[in-house]
Amino acid sequence: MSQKPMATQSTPAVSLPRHSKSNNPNLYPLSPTVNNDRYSILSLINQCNSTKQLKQVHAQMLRTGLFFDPFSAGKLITASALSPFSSLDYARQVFDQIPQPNLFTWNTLIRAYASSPDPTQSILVFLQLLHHCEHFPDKFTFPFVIKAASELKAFRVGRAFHGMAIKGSLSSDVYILNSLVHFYGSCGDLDLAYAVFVKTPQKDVVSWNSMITAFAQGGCPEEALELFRGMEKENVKPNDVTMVGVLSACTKKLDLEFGRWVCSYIERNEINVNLTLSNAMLDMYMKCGSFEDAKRLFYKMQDKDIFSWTTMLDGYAKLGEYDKARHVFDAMPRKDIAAWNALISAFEQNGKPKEALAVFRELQLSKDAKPDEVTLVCALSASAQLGAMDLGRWIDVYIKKHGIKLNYHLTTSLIDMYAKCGDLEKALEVYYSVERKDVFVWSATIAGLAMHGHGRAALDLFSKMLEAKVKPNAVTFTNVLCACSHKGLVNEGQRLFYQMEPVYGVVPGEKHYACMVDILGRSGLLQEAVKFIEKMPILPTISVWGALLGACRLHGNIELAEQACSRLLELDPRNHGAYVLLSNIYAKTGKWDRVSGLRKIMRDFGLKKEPGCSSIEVNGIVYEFLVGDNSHKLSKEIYSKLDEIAAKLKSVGYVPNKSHLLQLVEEEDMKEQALNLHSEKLAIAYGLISMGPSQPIRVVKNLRVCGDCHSVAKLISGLYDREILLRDRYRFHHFRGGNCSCMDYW
DNA sequence: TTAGGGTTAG
Repeated sequence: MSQKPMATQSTPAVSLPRHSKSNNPNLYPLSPTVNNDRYSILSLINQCNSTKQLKQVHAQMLRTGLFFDPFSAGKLITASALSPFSSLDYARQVFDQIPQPNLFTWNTLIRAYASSPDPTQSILVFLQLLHHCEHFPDKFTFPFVIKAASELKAFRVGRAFHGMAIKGSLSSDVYILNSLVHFYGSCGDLDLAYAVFVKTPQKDVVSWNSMITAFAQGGCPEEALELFRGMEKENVKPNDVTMVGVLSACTKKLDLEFGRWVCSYIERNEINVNLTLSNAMLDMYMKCGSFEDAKRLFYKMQDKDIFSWTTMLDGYAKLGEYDKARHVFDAMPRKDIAAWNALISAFEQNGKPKEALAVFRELQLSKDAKPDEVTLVCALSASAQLGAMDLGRWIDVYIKKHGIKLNYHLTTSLIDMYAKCGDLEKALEVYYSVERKDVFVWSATIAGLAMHGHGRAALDLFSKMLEAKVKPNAVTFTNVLCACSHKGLVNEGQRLFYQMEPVYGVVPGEKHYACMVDILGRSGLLQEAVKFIEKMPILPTISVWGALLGACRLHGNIELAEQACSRLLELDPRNHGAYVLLSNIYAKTGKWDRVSGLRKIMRDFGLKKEPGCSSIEVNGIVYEFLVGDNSHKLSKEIYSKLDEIAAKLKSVGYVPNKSHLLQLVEEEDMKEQALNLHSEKLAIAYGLISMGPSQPIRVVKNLRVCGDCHSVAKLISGLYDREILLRDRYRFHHFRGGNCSCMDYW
């Protein structure tokens, strides 16, 4: 950063004096010829449409000495910093050559930097101005520099500017006040924004717009709409920007009816519909669920920009219409990273991690855009879902190599990825590396400990979080209760549950109730679980009945299981999981007639058990195995390994658990189960033949692990002296030396 | 003698 005044060394030698001798500081003493040239050169600046032309004029100005006339230099700076072909670097060079820039010139540079990709420069130039300019910043300076603070969400910096504006007696300027409303709004301090707004003596349309937008963006759409009505009462005519803010509020409220009314209001009041407003309408229709309106508008729009395209793409993707989303994506004239992210995140958030990662790989090969934080969060989450640790690790390295700053979101995703891929140590390493942790970072780590069966450690971490004065949220409590449930910590679970609302102000939701039913039911307190459900202030959901049903399976309570199952099916008649669970309970207790009865019902309804699938990552490639799968190219070796395992198990006296063998509903499953070919066994066998002896075998199963496979995995870990990490739908099982970390409580 | 504030995806 250069200091003012300087850089005159780079100025070509000119014979004119450098300091004004005139009484008017804005007027430089010019020779009559130069004075004549001035107007022609200044009009030349206005005609420039490239930096090259501007440089020619610049040279001419240096030759004639006109460059040292502050007014003319100001014109040159404006053209170089703000014109459509502007180059801020060049503007900066020009600025550094000006011996004594006037306030206008300073303001122009501050203004240009404020809306540049690097708004910090704006604030740095402002600080230089304070040091080097003889004038105090004026009513023009503050709006620009406050804008820079808004862009950076630099609350304390912006507050200081507010203070300086007051000291400079500028605090009644409506431009400054409007900037401040926007600034406080973008820092999320709606109270301060509103305080400035009400104190604005002569509000104009921008004052109202700033406040409406602040409310809409700040999670208070009701207030935004209320203010819009207030604006009408005060007879302030709304403009296109107002309507963008109002539509944004409708979108946040998911209020299609009001949104439609706003669109007709725009038409009735002949408000100028520019591209931004069209996009806001498009976004509203899409998010409020009127896809047809959105489509109609999109195809009617003459101009479309990247926002319009991305909104459509996102809409299709969120509806699960992946082909159409892809079609829009391919048709986009330009694809920025947001477009890629829309496609990747749609797959990632709809349980299609493989598809998400395929698009991620495509992005890496294309030259269109570079992954940003959002992309990496999605890719990490997809890796976590798949248990693809090699890819997850690669992303971690990518982040470090590209110097991408870890925000809370990325940190949370990294912790989650390592935990879900089975490397709890690494997850904790990331956790310890973060100096300041937000509630999501804490919660993700608690969840990691919980899913690995470290219930006590999870609760200890929860206490540490409270000591660090971080307020737990609903997610934290789900994770903490989950930790209690995996470890059978009934008393702790109950204590925390009943503290949620009175102590922490978190109203228990359906997930928390389901966790509590799980905690009580799993530990055998089935009657307590039923009483708990009866006393629930909200209607018991599918997951609540599912938890009770699961507990009944564990404790073989048929009567209660039937009740839970029928309540669950009332809510979701096509829930195949409920049928399978109930059928397993019947099988376990030998009620074969009922098993076949259920099987018939399922067939009549066209319900199929979700096929079990286990995956394992070897050398960065994720392999999936279904029951009795023989599609792998090493299938032969896998099956001979299984034979070898079976022989070894037999030699140590292992007898397959018949009840597990006969639990399954479908005939094909029965056949394959009899052959001992569950997907998790296939994946483990493949791990044994393809990975080095020191490498732990990490397997991810989409369903709950089967009881027989659990026993077999324990034995394998002892017989082969191998560490096996098996993640099922609910938790991790660490098999080592013939034991499992879950201590058979699962 | 130059000008300024508020605008929709992820």
